[in-house]
Amino acid sequence: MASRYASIIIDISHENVDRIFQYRIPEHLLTEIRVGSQVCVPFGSGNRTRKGYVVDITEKADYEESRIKEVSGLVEGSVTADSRLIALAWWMKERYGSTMNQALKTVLPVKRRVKARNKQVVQSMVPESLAARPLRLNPWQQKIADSFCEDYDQGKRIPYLIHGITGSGKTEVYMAMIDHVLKKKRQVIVLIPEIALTYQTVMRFYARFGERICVMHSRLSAGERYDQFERARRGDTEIMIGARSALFTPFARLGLIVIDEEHEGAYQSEGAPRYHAREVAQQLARMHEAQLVLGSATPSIEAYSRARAGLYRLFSLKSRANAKSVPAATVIVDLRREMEDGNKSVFSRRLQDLITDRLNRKEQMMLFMNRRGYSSFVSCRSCGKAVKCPHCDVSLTLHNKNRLVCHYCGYTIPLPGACPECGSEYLAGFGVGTQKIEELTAQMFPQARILRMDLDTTSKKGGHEAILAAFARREADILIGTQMIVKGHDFPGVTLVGILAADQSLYAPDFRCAERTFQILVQAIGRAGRGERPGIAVIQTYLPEHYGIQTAAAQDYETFYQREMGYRQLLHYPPASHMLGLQVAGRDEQLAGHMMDLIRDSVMRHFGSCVEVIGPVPAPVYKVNDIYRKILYMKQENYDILIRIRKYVQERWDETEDCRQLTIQYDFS
DNA sequence: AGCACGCCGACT
DNA sequence: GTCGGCGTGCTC
Repeated sequence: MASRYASIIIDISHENVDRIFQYRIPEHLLTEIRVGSQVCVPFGSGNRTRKGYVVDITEKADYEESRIKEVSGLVEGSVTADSRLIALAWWMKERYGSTMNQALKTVLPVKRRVKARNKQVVQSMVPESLAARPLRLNPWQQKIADSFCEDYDQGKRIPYLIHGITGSGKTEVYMAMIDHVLKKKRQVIVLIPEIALTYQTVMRFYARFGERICVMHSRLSAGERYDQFERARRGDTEIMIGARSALFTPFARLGLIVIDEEHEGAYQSEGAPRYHAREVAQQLARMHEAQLVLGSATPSIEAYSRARAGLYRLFSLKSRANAKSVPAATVIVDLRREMEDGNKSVFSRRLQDLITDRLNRKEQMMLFMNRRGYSSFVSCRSCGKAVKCPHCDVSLTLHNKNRLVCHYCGYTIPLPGACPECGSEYLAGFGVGTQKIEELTAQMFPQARILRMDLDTTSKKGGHEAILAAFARREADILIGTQMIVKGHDFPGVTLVGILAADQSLYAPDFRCAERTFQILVQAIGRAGRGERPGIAVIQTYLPEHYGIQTAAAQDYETFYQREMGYRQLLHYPPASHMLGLQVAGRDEQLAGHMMDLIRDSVMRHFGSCVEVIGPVPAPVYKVNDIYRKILYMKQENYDILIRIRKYVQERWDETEDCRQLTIQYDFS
C-alpha cells in the first residue's frame, strides 16, 4: 500500500526554513493526522524534535524516498485547525509578507497552558435596563434587516456597509441579522474595536443572546482563549464577540461576520503579519460563503469608496432610534478671535457660559482634550530648547508637575530644576494636557465635581469601568478625558460636550489625519444630548475654515467624503491608489540609511517606470527607543504590483549581510 | 533557528 | 602537529 506524505511548516520563524518540508506519515497515525494538525518531527542533521503544522497531505513524495523522514507523533493536546484557517494563513502570508509560521501563529489558537487556571468566566452583571426585550426595529432598521435576510437566503454575498449616525441603532440591526443566521444553524463572529471601550455594546449582546455568546476578553490568558476556541469548535457557542483576534474562531459553519465601528484603527494589526481585520474578514467570509457586515457612523474612506464603486452594498440610518433625542447642535469657536479679544484661557467665553449654565441646571458635560499629561512639553525661556527624550525623537511630556515622561518609550525623569542645555532656571511648560485641564477647570469652576479619564487614570485594572460607572451614577458633573471618553458611551445626562482643541490632530504627518479628526469630532459631538434634553457641542479651533471641522460640525459625512476623496485623488493616496510603506529600522543610523538607499535604487531600477516612489523619508518619529526608522513610500493603483515589489525586496533582503542588524516592515494600504 | 562542515591562528 | 574560532550552508 502506498504511503501518504504530510506537507509541514516547521515552527521556527526564520525565512530560511519558512517553507514546506515533506514527511512520511506512519501507518498508526494515518487516521489521526489531518490538515491543521500539530505534529512532532525530527528536523535537521541532529534530528532534533520540532513542532510543525500540517498544511497539506499528498499521495506522492516530491523528494527521493530515502531523504524523507517520518512524522514522530501528534503534539499532545494539539488542535486540529480548520483547513480553511490554514488557507487563510497562506493568504495572509502572501498579502502581508510575513513568514508562514507567523501567519499560522496568528490564526491558530495557542496550546493550552500546562496548568489550567481556576476557571473565572467573566459573568458580568447585566444591568436591569439592558435585560432582553423583544427586538423592535423602526422602518429604516427593518428595511436593512429584510434586505439582509433576502440576500442571505438567496446566497447573495456582497458585503454590507451600514452608515448609521450615532444613536441610530445599528446594534439592533446586527442582532436581527444574527437571529436570522442562527436560525439557519450557522455561526457568527462580531468584531468590536476594544472591549474596555465598548463595554456597553458587549453587555447588550450578552443580554440578548446569553449563553449562546462567548466573549473574547482582551485580558484572557492563552489557556482561557484556547478554551473559548474549543467551545466554538465543539459547537457549544454560536456567537463570538471580541477584538481582532476573534476573527480566527474555528467555527464549523460560519455564516456572518459583523465589524462594528469599522473605521477604528484597532482593526489594523501592528505585529507580523500586519493585517487589517476588514480585509481578512472579507477573505474569510469568501471562504465560508458567509456574509460580511460593516457598520460605522463615520465609515473609513476605504470602505465608503468601495460602497460607491458597487463593491459593497450601502445602507444609511439617518435618524436616532430614540425618537425623543435629537442630534446635538454645534458651535464652532474661533480661538484666534478669542486671543485677539484678550481671552488667554483654554475655555472660550461661550464654553465658559455654557459650563456655568449646565452646572446651575445640574446637567452633566464632557470636556475632550486629545493629549494626556500636564504640559505637552517643557522648554527653556533662555535658550529655547525643549527637553527631549534621550532615546526618542520627541519632547518629554510633563506629568503631575513634577516628572517628565516620554509617551513613546516610557522614559521618566524628575522635572529638572534647570535647563539641561544652558543651565538657566527659566523652564516653563507649554501646551495643555488633560491633567492641566482638570486643574484649570477646578480653578474656574470650584463648585464642579470633576472626573478625569485617560491612560494615566485607567491603567489600573477595571479603571475604565470604575470611572464610567461613577459618571453614570452622576457622581461628577464634568468628565475630562482623551479619545477614550468619546467612544460609544451612552450618558443620557450629558447635554454639553466641549472639544477644547479640535485641530490638534490635523497637523499629524499622515495622509489620514483629516479623516481621523473628522471621525473623532463626529463621535465627540454624538456624546451630547442622547437623553431627552437637547445637547450642544462646542468645537474650539484655530482652523475654523478647515473642511474636516466644518463638515464634522454640520454632521455632513457626504461632503467630507467628497472633499477628502478629492485630496486623495489629487495626491494618489489610498484608496484612490494603493500604497506600500516600506520601513527599515535599526540601531545604526548610517547602516539603516544606507540599506534604505540600496533598496530605493533597486526598486527604481526594476519598477521605476510603473510605480511612484517617494522618499526615503524619516518616520514621523524618526527615533524611538534608540532605533532609527526610515520609510519609502510606493504608490500604484494595482495592488498586485506592490505585492510583487514586496516579494522582490524580500528575496534580495534575505541575502544581505546587514539584515540581522536591521528590520524591515511592509505596510499596505 | 540550530547544527555540521570547513578552513586558518596559538597551544599541550 | 592539533584544538578551536565562527563564516557558510542545509535542513524533507
